[in-house]
Parts: sequence; structure tokens; C-alpha cells
Amino acid sequence: MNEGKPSKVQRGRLRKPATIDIVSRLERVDASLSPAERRVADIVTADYEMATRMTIAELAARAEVSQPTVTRFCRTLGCTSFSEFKISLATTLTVAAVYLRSERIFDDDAGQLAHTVMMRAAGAVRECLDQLDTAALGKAIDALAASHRIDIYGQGGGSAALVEDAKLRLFRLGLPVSAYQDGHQQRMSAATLRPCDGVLAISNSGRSKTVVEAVEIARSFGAKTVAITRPGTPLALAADIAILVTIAEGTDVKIPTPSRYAHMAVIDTLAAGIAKKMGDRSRDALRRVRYTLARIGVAIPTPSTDPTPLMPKHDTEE
Amino acid sequence: MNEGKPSKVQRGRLRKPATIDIVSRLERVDASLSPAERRVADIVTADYEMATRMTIAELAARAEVSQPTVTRFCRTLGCTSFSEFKISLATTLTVAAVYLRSERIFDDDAGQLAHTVMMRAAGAVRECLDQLDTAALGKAIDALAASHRIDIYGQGGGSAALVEDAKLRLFRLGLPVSAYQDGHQQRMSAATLRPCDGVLAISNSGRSKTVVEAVEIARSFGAKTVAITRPGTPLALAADIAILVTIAEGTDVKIPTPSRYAHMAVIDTLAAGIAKKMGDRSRDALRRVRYTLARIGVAIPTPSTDPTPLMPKHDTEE
DNA sequence: CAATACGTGTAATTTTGTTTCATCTGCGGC
DNA sequence: GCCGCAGATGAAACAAAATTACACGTATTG
Repeated sequence: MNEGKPSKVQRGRLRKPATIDIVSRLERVDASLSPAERRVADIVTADYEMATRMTIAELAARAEVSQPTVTRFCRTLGCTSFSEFKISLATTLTVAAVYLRSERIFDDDAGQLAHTVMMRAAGAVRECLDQLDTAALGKAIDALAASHRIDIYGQGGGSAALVEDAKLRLFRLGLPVSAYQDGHQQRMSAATLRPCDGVLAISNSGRSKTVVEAVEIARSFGAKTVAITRPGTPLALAADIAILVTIAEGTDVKIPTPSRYAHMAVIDTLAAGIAKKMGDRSRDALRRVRYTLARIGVAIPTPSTDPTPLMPKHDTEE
Repeated sequence: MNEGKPSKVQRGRLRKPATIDIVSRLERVDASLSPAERRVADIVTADYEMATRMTIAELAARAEVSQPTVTRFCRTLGCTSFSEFKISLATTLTVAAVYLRSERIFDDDAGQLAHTVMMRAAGAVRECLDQLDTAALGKAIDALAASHRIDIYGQGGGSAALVEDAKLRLFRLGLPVSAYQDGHQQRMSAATLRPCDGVLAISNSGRSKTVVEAVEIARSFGAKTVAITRPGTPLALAADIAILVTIAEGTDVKIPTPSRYAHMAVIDTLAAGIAKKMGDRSRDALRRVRYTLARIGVAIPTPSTDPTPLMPKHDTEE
């Protein structure tokens, strides 16, 4: 890099790194790595901490590959240079340490199980974050925040709870929101939507026929449709705005799928984004919900100070 | 995990850096910095994120000092080299970001928001895992797996989705399970329980009066009661087996609370544990659920091979 | 069996960071 | 007021590190 003159305006680079979470990216591309790159990956995964302190020469020596291979490895991971890789790794590492380091070694069955289940849950959220299309997310927030009325569609057992949760999240902000898990109701409701309305469709498989149809109907009436689903699925194609999430499912049917955590995280993000967008309007709604609940005798624990100490505390908001 | 020649011993250096938190160290030595070093510090503090991406030349140019000055600056901070400084900065930066940024983030874009929300979600799960009492968990699994009938209690918006989810998880295993969010129904159902039955009560605050009462009633009739809640709460004291989870709530009401993720993770672990305990019995139930759904025309995507290709795929299990 | 694509290493080159040393500035003593 | 010392700073040489260019070998395909 040429140097000197302070007049020299800053270079085009220095952009934000493409990726936030190198570790999950590493896991994701693992299969497509060449043998030599895999060796590098092995050394890195063996001790992330140390990897951040190594020079390219050291890393290459340990992996018994050439230095260019290390550079290529970094490129494969989406970094433009080895140093960017190191920084990204250091960054991720500390975040990851928040869960990875919780290596309390469990020697009992329940502990092992908990470890597996929870790591997968945390991993799902991480993966989700890593692959998240923030542009789509932003558009979805805008669309839903601007909607006069919002319908939420989902089908099947796993979605039921999610749809319910999503409804509550938006409802709390004062948005007129309805949730439907029944196919007929979905289609009926979709047919009553207008261009100023919005739809949030949730389906991991993206193949729920009724949901896809309802989205198509809603769209034909001009409503803005947002979908949380896998890429390339009918639902992803049907919606105006698709927030794509791919979470690897485990092979053990006994362990509940972790994709729910990712979806919930997306929903929470949407809710937070909408709340931000709406500003005072949503704050007001939140306040009113609290007030009203307090009047009917259900006090809500508030993070800061509780303005409604009318009755002994019960919980309403968990 | 280490690779290649086992004989190859690692080099003596590559030590962990003594410092943990560069940022506070920077603040501490701030007074003793020379003018030129102060300028470097200013640039660094102005944008830590960017500082980690800059080369020594860029940083020097911005601070309008020479490159050696930057190196000296790093030494003053206790780092042996500029690169170590960058890594340390990246490390502390993220740690700080996870906690600091999570409180006041609303002046940023969707990506930031997602980062905050999802990191907190993943963090909640990890925190949960860290503090998990596996003995209690094991006992809960045993108790519920042995139950002839299971009631699930929860109250309030946030719990609704969780209770619903928990019901599904256990239901899928072939357990006779009912979920109640209504106080009266909870107490009524609790009064019909018998010693061979079980209760799963979910409440973050642990103060829901109806849930606590229902648990007490169930217990008086000899049913085994399991609670997922905070330590020291009425519910924790009322239940036979308390699975205690303490998740710090954020101060920003606009961000949905992350404790839900932790609770969901506990529920998933319970479900997985019960499934394992029940062995073939649950496998059989899972298989039957699938089969029946297939017969009525709702195919379920299976992780491995789908044994039910009767109809075009819709989703039921997400 | 040739042609091509791919993975990989070697060596040259460029970039980046560190050390050495000279200069400058301010300050106190003579 | 001048001298000289101590500390701060930068220029330039030097060393280290990373990237590019290129070539070679191996697998794969028409």
C-alpha cells in the first residue's frame, strides 16, 4: 500500500468483513474443502485461539501445506486475506467462546444430552445469523411495519408454537395481527387482505401447500408477503420477500429439530426491527398493554422499574 | 487432533497474551501517553472496529504519525507487536460488543439488530447450559418418562407458545399430554391427577399464582411435579423437581426476552431424554404418528429417507 | 490417449511491520 | 546565553510475512 501524504483519501477497502461467524462458515464449507485445505482446517479447529496468533508460515508448517494453500483456504472461507481471516476468527472466537467455552464436561447422560441439544440450538441460531440476508430482513421490517393489518401463516406441529409466538411478538407492538394454522382459514383470511396489509409465512420445509396458496392469494390482492423458509422452496418463490434460513437437520428423530430456534430468532429480529421502526407508536402500545393487564389484576415484571404495582406479581410476559 | 508427525513439537512462543482487555488498558494508560501516541489512541478509539482492519501504515497515516510510533504505542499497551494488538483488540471488542451493544443498538441497521438479538439468544442457551443442574434434569426425565399422563402448565403470553411447543414435543413421543394456560383449567386438571402422573410447569418469573397453585394441588394428589423457572421463586419451591434457569433480561422492552430460548432448550432436552428413556416405545409412537399423517395425506420430510411417499410433500413437522 | 481442469508447491514479488539511527525539542545547569 | 542531556519522533534500512505468478503433477473426461 502506497503511503504518506495525509491528503490521500482513504482507500476503497477497509470494508466490513463479509462474514460475522467464521466458525460456522468453516463448518458449512467443510465438505467442499480440498485435502490440503482440510488439513489447514483441522489445525485451525484444533485450537482456534492459537490460530489467531499464528503467522501464515507457522500455520502452513503445522498443517504441512504450503503458504499459498493457507491463503486459498482463507479465500474459500470468504475472507480476502489471511489477516482478515485472523481478525474474523478472533472476533468470532470470543463470541463463540460464549458458548464453546462452556465445556463443562458432563459425565452423566442427562448432561450429555443437554450439551448436544443446546449446542445444536445455539449453533442453529449462529448459522442463521451467518447466512442471514440483512437486506431482505430490512425490507421485511419495512413492509410489516407499514402494514395496516398482518396475517401470520404456518402449518403443522412445529410451526404452531412459532406462529403463536410471532403473533404475540407483533401483537405486543400494537399491530393488528392474526395467526392461522388452519389451511382454510389461511386462504379465507388471505382473500380479505388489501395492498396495505402484510403477511408473514413461516415454514421450514417451505412446501406446505396451504401456506403457499394463501401467500399466493394474499399477493394477488396486493398484500406484501414475507416468508421465513428454506431457499429454493415453493414458499420462498411465492413470497415477495423471502428470508432464507438453511439449518441442517439432525439425523436423530428423537431430538427436536433446532431450526425452530433459528426461526424464532428471525421473528424476534423482525419484531425488534419493527418496534424500532415504529418508534414511539410501539412504545405506547407496549405501555398500554401493560397498563391494561395491570388493571385486570395481572402485574407484569418490568426489566427496569415496574409502573404497575397494583397486585402481587403474576407473570404474563415471560 | 494435531496433525502429521507427532514428533514435531510446538514452538516455545505462541504464548497467550498477558492482557485480557485492551480497551480498559488503553483507558488506564491514557494519561501517560505521549502526544503522538495519544493521536494513535484517538484514531483507535474513534472506531475500534476499523482499527482492527487497518494496517500499521494506514493507522499511522490517519494519526499522522510515523509507523514506529504505532509500534511503540502497541508496546506501551503491553502488546509485543502490532498484530498482537490487533488480535487483542478484535477479541476484547467483540466481548464488549456482545454485552454493550445489546443494550442500546437501535441506531443501526437490520444486520446489527439481528446480531444483537441472535447473540443474546445463543447466549441465553449457553448460559442455561452452564448453570444447568443435570441431576435435577435427570430426575425430571425419569419422572416424566414414568408418568401415565402429563399436564403442562404455563401462563401468559410468552409461555403460551412454549407450552404449546412442549406439548407437541411430548405428544410426538406417544405420551398422553395436555397443556393448559388457563388458571381454572390448570387447577381443575391438577385435581384429577394421580400419583402415577406428572406435571411440567413453565414460568420464567415463577410467580404465576395459578400455576403455583395448580402445582401444589397436583402435588397434594401425589403427582410428580417438574418446574422450569428461576431459582428462589414460589414455583421453584412448590415443585418436586425444579430445573432452575436464570437468564438476564435486557433492559430494552422492544427486544423480546431471550429466556424463551433457554426454556425451549430445556424442554427439548427433556423431550430427547424421555425419548431415549422410553426407547422403542417412543420410536414406535413417532413412527405411527408419521404413518397416520401420511395416510391422511400429509407427508413428513424425514431427515434421512422418507418412508412415506404417498402424496406430494406438505409439512407438518417443521 | 490427448485435453482439460484442478490442486498443489516453489519461487519471485509485494506488502507489512520492526529496528536502527539521526534529528528535533525542551529543559535544567553552568 | 550556551551546553548538553533526555525523551520523543521520523526516515530509512531491514526483516518478516503474505500474496502472486507460474509450473508441475494428477485425476477426469471426451
